[in-house]
Amino acid sequence: MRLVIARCSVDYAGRLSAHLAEAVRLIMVKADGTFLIHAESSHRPLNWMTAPCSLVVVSTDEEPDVWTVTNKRGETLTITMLEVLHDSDHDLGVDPGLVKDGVEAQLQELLAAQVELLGEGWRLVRREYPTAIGPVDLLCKDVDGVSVAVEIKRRGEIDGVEQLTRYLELLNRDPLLAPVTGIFAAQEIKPQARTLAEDRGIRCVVLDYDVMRGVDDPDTRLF
Amino acid sequence: MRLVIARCSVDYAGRLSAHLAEAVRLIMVKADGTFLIHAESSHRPLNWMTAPCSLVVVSTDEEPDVWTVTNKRGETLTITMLEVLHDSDHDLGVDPGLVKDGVEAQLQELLAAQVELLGEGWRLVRREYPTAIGPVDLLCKDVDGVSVAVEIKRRGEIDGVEQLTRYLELLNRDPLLAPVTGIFAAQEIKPQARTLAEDRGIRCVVLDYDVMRGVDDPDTRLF
DNA sequence: CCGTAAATGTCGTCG
DNA sequence: CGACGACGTTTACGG
Repeated sequence: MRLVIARCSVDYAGRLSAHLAEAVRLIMVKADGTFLIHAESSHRPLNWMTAPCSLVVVSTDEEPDVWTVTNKRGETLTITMLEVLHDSDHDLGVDPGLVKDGVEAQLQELLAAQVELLGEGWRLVRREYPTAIGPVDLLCKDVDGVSVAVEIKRRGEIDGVEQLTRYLELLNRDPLLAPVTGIFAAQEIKPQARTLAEDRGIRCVVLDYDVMRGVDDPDTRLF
Repeated sequence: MRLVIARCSVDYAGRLSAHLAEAVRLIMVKADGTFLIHAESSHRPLNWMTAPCSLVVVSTDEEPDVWTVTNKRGETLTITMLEVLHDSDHDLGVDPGLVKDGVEAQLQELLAAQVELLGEGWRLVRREYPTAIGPVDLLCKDVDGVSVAVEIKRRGEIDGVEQLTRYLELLNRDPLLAPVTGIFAAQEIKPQARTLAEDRGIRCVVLDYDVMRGVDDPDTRLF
């Protein structure tokens, strides 16, 4: 990874046009070819170019160096290097990568294995039940054999209710399934989302990740 | 901006749990307090903490230094500094900021000036036509005087169809306007969005930015 | 490679 | 502070 601190101006031309006036910034060049330009504030880079892309440096006696980074879509990032204040290179090696815990995929997996949390005698028909506009997280049948579509979110917001509503509309057109009711299940459900869901006859269920994981985890099981 | 290259392990506990095994990484500490941890690939940091947040360093003779970064939501980023390979500080000053020349606003402007692209004899009632839940991009009348609400996007996805649907529902409650039909106009329309729109009786129109600009641009005009 | 949904999304603006 | 929409969203996953 190459780290350059330089007084520079930057232009991006691609999906939009953007210009950065002359100032001191960090230019990060990663081993995979990614370019990032950072200032002293904000989480996000001011400008960037994702790999794969190619760098052309134009260097003359009189003019400042100009770096032109181009990708396959024809987008360009042009960096005019007015003054280089620092330039160092570091070999970081390959990163073992991030291990995540608590994302939606795990919630779905856990709930699929414990649909009885939703109701006594319920059973899972399938995960990722397909519809014309995309898969429903879970399709279940309650104890009376009535179909229930379940949308699972980590954070339950209004978009998720809309998503489930679309699925329900489609599923209810299938005479073999109809009537299909809905459950909106999330670790946290925003009041506005709950209001909308209940207004549409969709039941809201708050999931306790630790409890669900505990039931599935032999180490913490009590019996 | 402080740049540290170090062999480290990292844990994040907050909206989810994430763990990074021991490896060499860049730790960037910005003047505003933002922390970013980068590896040799990917545009995005492996881990981060956005300002405002506070840093506590625990340093002992025997154990490696541990940096604990905490924000107001109680999320924590814990960096165990096993070996520091580089540590430098740079004063970048305040950045003049990014100047963007966007596309979306121009699309609305261009289509407003060329509503006849939507249909022969159509006319514009107004841009940003107000409703209780926000303004509709364009309100037009077709050649028969029937109202049409137009939602414009650069990329037409399902959210945009939902947005237009909500507007249409409200506009159709106004007896002076009803019936109001809808047009979903975008440079690119995703199949799923098109399916949903057409299912709801909303017409989809793909906009050609270059052609629309050409008509308006005296330099490229043919007559 | 395209399409779809998730994200510690982030970042504005507006109540 | 929360809701909502835009973003050069980026990223992961499946067909």
